[in-house]
Amino acid sequence: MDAGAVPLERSFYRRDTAVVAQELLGKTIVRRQDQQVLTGRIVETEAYYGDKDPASRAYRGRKNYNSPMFDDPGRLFVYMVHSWWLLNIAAHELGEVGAVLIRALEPIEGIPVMEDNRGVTDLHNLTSGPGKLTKALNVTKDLHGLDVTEGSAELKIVDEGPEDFQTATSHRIGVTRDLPRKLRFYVKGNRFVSR
DNA sequence: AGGAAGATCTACT
DNA sequence: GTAGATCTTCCTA
Repeated sequence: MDAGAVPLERSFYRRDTAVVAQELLGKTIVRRQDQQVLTGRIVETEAYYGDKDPASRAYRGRKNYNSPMFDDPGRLFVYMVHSWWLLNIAAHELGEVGAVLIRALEPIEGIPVMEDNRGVTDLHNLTSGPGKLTKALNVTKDLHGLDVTEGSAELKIVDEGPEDFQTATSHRIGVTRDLPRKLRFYVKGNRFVSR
């Protein structure tokens, strides 16, 4: 993977949140950590909306910490649950509110560095969950608000990966008050999906 | 100022 | 299958 690869442009994220969540499957996350390049394929995502979505962090309106969900798409929204950072990308149509949670990756490059970040060596346990992948890629609040459409960004998303794969949907995981719509998307049969 | 909840993970059984 | 760790944000006083 070329570290200078061109990221997806902002117009990609300026669409309905669930559409973006589905189309992010198969794309590649490129993370620069010092001189190393860590890459992984997105194999599982979830869509979260605004004031109509009780499970969303934006449900109770704009706050300081969730402001990227309200602002221009293509920026990172990073927040913590039970001492694990969770990685989201703001994605919504103009005037709407929403973000896509990255739930699982298939590790491609820089696996030894990810193992070091995680403190585990089992490949299938490295990035197969939303809290696991942030630790593997060294994602913390430092990246909150980062514009992933910038070619020079420390973390970006590029349009590289397989074209030919099947996707499936289900209800979101760990959500107590879910919407009737199925808002989780994953690559069918991929071993790195969280469950 | 303090308590409770949560889009999780690991380590048990 | 379930308990416990651990921390940020929110809610109430």
